[in-house]
Amino acid sequence: MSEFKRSSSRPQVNPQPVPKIGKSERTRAAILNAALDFIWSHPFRDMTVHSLMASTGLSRSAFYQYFNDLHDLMETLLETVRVEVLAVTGPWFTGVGDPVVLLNESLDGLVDVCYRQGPILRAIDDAAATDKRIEKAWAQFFGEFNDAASARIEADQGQGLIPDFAARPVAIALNHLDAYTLIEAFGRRPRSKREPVREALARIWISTLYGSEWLGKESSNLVRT
Amino acid sequence: MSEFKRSSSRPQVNPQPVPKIGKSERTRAAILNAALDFIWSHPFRDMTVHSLMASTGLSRSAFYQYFNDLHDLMETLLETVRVEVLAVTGPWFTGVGDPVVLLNESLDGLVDVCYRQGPILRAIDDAAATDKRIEKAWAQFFGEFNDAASARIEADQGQGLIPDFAARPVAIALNHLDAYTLIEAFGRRPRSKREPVREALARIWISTLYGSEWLGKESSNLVRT
DNA sequence: TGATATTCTGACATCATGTCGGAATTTAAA
DNA sequence: TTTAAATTCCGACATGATGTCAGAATATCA
Repeated sequence: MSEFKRSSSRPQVNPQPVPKIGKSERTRAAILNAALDFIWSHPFRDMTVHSLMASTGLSRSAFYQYFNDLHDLMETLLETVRVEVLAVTGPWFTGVGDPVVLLNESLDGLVDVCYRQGPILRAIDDAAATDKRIEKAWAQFFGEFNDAASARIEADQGQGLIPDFAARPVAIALNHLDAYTLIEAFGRRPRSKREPVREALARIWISTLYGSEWLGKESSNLVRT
Repeated sequence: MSEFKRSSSRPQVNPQPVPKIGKSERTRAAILNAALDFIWSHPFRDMTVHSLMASTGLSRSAFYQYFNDLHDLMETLLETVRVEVLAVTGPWFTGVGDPVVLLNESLDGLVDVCYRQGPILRAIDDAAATDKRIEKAWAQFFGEFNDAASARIEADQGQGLIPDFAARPVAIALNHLDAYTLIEAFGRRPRSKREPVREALARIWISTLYGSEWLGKESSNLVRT
C-alpha cells in the first residue's frame, strides 16, 4: 500500500544485469532491494511482508517463494554485512607490522563500513530481539570477532606489547563497545559525524591495550610524538 | 495456558502486605510479578498478554485495566531499574574524593545491580526494538548517563586529571560499553561470573580516562602500587 | 504453436491485539 | 445483615499480521 521513497545512495543487491539469469534470482534481488529501501527509511519493527511487497508490485504471498519469513531475509542481509566487516577489520586481526597502526586501520575501515551500512546493522540488531534464529546468527557474528580479538590480544601480550590481563572479557567488552556505539551513531538518520566516533573508539582501544602514549599513531610513521 | 516456573530469588514488586491497600494495587503488583517471573525464564519476544495473565488466574482482558499494553508494563519496569542504577552510580558522577576510587565504586555497584536485574535490562532492550515509546524512554535513560559522564570527564579534565579530548563521544561510547557488555553477560541465564566482567570494564574505563597506572586502585588506600 | 515448468495470486486458517458492554464481585453505607 | 454503588473482571468482537495451498497466470523451450 504505502509507497516508501527510494533513498539515494545506498548499497544495492547485485542485479547481475547483463548475463542470462533466472527470473527467480532477479525477483529475489528486487525483494532484497525493497528491504534495504525500507530499512533505510523506517525502523525494522514497521516492516511487514505486506509493506515490503507493496513496493515491488508483487503480491504478498509471492514473498514466501523467496524467503521463509522476514527473519530469513534479515539473515541474508547479515551475511552480506558480515563478510564486509570481516574483510575490513582484517589488518589488526591478522596483519603484521606495528599493531597500533593496524588497529587504527581496522577501526577506520570498521567506522566506514558501519557508516554505510548503519541502518542495516541496526535492523539486524532489532530483528535479533524478535527472532531466535537471527539472535543466534548475530551471536555467532560477535563470536567470530571475540575469538579474533582475544587471539590478537594474547599474541601481543606474548610479545610484551600489551599488559597481562584476561584477554577474552576485555575483547568481548571492546567489541560490544564498537558494535553498539556504531549502531547508535550510524543506525538511524541523521547519522552522526564519523570523525568524533572514530576518535573515541580509537582512544578507548589504544589506551586500553597499548597505552595512551600511542594515541594518534595513524600512519606507519615510526617517529613517536 | 502454559505455567512457567517461579524462579527463586529475584526482586519482587513491593506488595505492601499489611496496610490497607486497594485490590487494584495488589492485582497490578501481581501482574508485574508475573512479568518478572516470565522475563526471568523466557525471552521478551515470547511474552504475550495471554501467557502473562495465565499465571495470575485472571483473564487476558483484565490486563488492560492496569496497563495499556506490554510496552507500558515494560516502561514501569524500566523506571524501577533506572532509579536503582542512578543511585548506585552516584559516587563517580557526583562524589568528591579520588576519582579513580569513586569510579571503581560506581562500577562495582553497577555490575552488582546489573547482575541482579540482568534479565530485566535485557527484556527492556529487546522491547525497545519493538516499540517507539520504550525506545524513547531507553534513549532518555542513556541520555542521563551520557550527560553525567560527560560532565564528570570535563570536570576532571579541568583539573588536569584526564587528558584533553572531546568528552561526549567518549562518554557515550563508554556507556554503551557498560550497558551492552552487562546485558550480554547477565541478561540471560546462565549468567557470566561477575568478577571478570567487572575487571574488564574497570580496566577499560580507567585506562581510557585516568591512565593505566591507576589500575587496581580499589580502596582509598593512598599508596600507589 | 503447444506442452511443461516456473512464478504468482486469492482465499483460508491461525494467532495476538485492544475494545466494549455487561456480569460478577467488592466495598461501604444503612 | 441487607442493599446499593463502585470497582473489578470477563466473553465476544473487530482488526491486522502471519504462513499455506490449490490453482491461475506466465514464462520457457521444444
